[in-house]
Amino acid sequence: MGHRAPPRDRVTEQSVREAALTLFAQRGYHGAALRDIANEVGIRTPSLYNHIESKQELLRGILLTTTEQVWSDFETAIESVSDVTERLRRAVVTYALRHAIHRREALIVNRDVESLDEPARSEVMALRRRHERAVRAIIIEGVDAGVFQVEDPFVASFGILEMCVSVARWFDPAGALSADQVASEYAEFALRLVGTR
Amino acid sequence: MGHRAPPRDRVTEQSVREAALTLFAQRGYHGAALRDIANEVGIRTPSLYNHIESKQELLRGILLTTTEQVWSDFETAIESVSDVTERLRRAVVTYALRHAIHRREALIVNRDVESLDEPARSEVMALRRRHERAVRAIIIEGVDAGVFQVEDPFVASFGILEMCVSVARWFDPAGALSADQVASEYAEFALRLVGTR
DNA sequence: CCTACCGATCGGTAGG
DNA sequence: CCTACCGATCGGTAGG
Repeated sequence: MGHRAPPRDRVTEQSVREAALTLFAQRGYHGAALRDIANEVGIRTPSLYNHIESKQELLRGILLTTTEQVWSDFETAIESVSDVTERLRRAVVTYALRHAIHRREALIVNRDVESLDEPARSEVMALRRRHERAVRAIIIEGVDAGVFQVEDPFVASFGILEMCVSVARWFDPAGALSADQVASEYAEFALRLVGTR
Repeated sequence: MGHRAPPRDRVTEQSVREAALTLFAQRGYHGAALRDIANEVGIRTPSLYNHIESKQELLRGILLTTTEQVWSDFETAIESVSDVTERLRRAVVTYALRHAIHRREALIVNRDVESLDEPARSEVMALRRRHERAVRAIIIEGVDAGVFQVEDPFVASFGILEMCVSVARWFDPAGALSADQVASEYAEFALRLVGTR
């Protein structure tokens, strides 16, 4: 505890970012010290600066990369799919799957976005809002087509999206269910939630 | 910014805890300094100790009180209700309503429980698990009775509960929807999710 | 990659 | 309720 790890593997930018990911997810940005990250990879704090710019830049890298991938995954998942139910199903499978597979990134995005300095914070929040609106647009499309029945697409979209987000909080990759199984169950939940089936 | 507030009202234990609630929710336990809390109520840091024991005790008070109330609210909500669908409906209304009304407390519970020292952390987590299991038991009861259709009660219980938790992240008390409206919409979502309706 | 060290800030205490 | 101050720790730099 608190001690330096043996210099197991070669220290690289990648291994530093990996350690930061784990520690930020575990203790939060403010709760994880650079010293802890250095210990984790087996070097002293100042040596981290051979691999990274600053603690803030570590956070920025994680949050920007993650939210950009959420958006591009979404676009890929629904492109050239016209059926609105299938669009929603794919959007939910993709989003839930991401939160099962990239649990640490998801936890950090949802916990530490307020620790991110401007202008990156606004970029991250704009990307998230774009995704939210796009999912909401699918729900509205389904309601207009008479396929979905929801009282308020705003509430329904948050219900569905935040349900997916929280997969990161309970999913256990060593557990009985695979990420794919959980994602498809969540898609089923979402379709029931909007009144299909 | 960062300056001391004018000594508006009398400083009391209650006003200190109120300021801590707001700041912990905004910035997280590690991100909020006692100095910020002192500034918020218009005194110097050492004077806080006339009202509280320590920063850690502030966190403990928030988390223990909140999780105890979650459990007692749940018990009150479902006692003497025999119909399983109605039991689930009440459990969800109660839990969602709490997360709309006590948003700050909910955010802190879900973000900073790992910053809580033992033995309080284990107490909080035990109380949460008890609530989770009780809600899961309702779902299993409904499945056994043939009223609910869910593939996996474990996944369904997390889907429902975490959906409610996240109300704290988006609900706006000044928005178009009241806490009661959101809570009853969420109850409808939950009942659809388990395959009724 | 290291040691040595920086100013700033942290939670908290002494003493009134 | 305050000022004065504590040791510890923070992110980060200098210089090799």
